[in-house]
Amino acid sequence: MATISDVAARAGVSTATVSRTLNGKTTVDPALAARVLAAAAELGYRPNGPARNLRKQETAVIALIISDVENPFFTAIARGAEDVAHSAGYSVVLCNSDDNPDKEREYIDVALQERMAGVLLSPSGRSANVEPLLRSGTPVVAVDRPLPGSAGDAVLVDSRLGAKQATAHLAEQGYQRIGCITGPSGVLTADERLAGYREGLRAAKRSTSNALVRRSEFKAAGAKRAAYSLLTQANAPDALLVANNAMAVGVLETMAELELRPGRDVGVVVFDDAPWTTLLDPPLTVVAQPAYDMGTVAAQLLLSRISGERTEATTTTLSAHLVVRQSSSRN
Amino acid sequence: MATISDVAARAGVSTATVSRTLNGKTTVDPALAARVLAAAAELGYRPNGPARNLRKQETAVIALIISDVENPFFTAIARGAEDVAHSAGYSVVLCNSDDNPDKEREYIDVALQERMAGVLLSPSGRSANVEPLLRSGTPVVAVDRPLPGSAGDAVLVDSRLGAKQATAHLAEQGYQRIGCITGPSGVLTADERLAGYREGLRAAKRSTSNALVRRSEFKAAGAKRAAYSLLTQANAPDALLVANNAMAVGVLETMAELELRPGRDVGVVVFDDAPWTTLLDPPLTVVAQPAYDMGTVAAQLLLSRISGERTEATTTTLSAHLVVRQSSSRN
DNA sequence: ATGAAAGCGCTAACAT
DNA sequence: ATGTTAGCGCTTTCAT
Repeated sequence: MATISDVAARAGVSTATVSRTLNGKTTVDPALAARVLAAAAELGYRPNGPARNLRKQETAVIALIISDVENPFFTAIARGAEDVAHSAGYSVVLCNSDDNPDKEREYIDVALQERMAGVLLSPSGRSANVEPLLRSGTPVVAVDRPLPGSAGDAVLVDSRLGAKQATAHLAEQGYQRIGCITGPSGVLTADERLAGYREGLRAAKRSTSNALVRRSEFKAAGAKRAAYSLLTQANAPDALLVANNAMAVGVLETMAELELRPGRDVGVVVFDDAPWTTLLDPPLTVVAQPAYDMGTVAAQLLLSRISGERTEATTTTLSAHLVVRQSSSRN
Repeated sequence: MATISDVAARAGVSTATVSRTLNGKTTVDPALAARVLAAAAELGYRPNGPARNLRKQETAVIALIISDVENPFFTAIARGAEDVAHSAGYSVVLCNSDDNPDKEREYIDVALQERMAGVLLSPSGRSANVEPLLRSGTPVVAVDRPLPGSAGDAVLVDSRLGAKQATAHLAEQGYQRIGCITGPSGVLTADERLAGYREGLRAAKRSTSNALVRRSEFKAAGAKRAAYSLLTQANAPDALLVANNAMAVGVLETMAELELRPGRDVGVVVFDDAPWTTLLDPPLTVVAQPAYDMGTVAAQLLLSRISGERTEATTTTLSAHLVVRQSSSRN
């Protein structure tokens, strides 16, 4: 593959001139420039990225470290981030941490080694994995969950408020014993949704018993078991707030097995909208999160940090909104 | 950030010794090695990726160019590819081409510039974008759709057979006028599914009229319109084969609006399984594609090419399988 | 406006 | 077994 020297030789100029014409920093004599362009085209020249990166001490690559792209919520974030990055000339490296601090650390190491320009991170937990990043001065912006130390930029959604509104809505619809299935303790979004649920309960003067709460992984299988345990106990809930979309699948499976109809028998509100939620009978009431926007906003923020913006750390909180459909009403 | 010379100085050895201990190519005196490791740790040394890449003339990065990660089929491919790549020490750069040849070309350019080790590509169309890749000797493996020139490695699924079986199944269930909603002409998977549908029709001696076929983008909106046009015409179909999951959403929306119940009124089989297909009433009969496996197989193949394996081009065809549920039977 | 040359940080001959 | 040294291909002073 042709190098800059090949192009220079062919055009009868120095490598410096080639570099200048191709990068357009300084002005170059039009005649020479034309020769350079022609030579480059003839040779099919493509600048060597690694060489340029080494010389410039910077790369146009960012890492996106999320728990799992197969979760539609993160998929949308990924898409948003990639769109913004791409149009700014950056590439994004996809990293699935599975909420495993060790994997997270591995990916952070890679980002550091490759001198990536920045990282978009949905932190797996309280661990101090991020510290090396910060120490190296690599810009980081947290998505969905804040950085453990809580300093630094973050793009979050107010899921506590979303949960509160959802719970209040359920109460308003006449449900009396509202339960909640949320994620693991320590995962901020899980805890926030639970907190919002409790706030909603208090505001609506409904009973707030731990017997109505279950935790599991943010996955269908765990939620399915949790729903079963909740719905078959004495004094079972007559409504459920479910903390994410994958969990909803499990919960609805259990309900089908128990022949409990959403809405009529057990009111249901779930986090995250999805195309298929309207196809169910009854259609699902959801708390929709602006996932794609989180991706774009986070990427924009990261890019501005990369380009040296030095204002103080910001945390942008987008709002979730309740989309009322029929799974949260009795008829 | 510390360089290899800093480490060498601190350990009182040459940079070559540092490089050797850290990469473990040749054996190094244990005493020296210990000093090197200590020095590296104290300085928080991390090898400079771009420098190493430049020197070695290779990178541990592959590009994954797909039409859209938000499509769950591609999401699963992405996840599979990333898992394999990661455990082999490679990173994957996510590229959404939106089936747009121009974007595809941009991403291929980036891959070339950055001297990525290989590319996993789901080609957007017939265009000759791939040619530069091939010319540069960059390993490429096609996923889901073969490379336009049809040479080269590919990991596909036999969606023609899947479509044929699905159609035959529908016929067996007693449906008479079986229709098909597929993707744009020229997109191989769309054409193959249509071909399989026709084969199935012929095998079952059912009428095979173009009036029962519609094409649209592989998206919900287009499919929704297509379904409407199909189902409201004279001699409307009494069953439908739908070529992907996103389209299924549109089709089912139309059916709901027209108060047509899947199975009883119009038999339905759709491509791609998804967690929610069992939650519908009736549960959807699907042609399940092994998307995650396609990702892993393709990545493995790519990695073997990268490491210099020079056997002839292979095309691996995985099979789709029909999962019969209730949307394809009358009762 | 252009060229010569240094050097980014690393690995791999080559020499010892 | 270890050190010396030459580059990988590029950008960017520094001269001219």
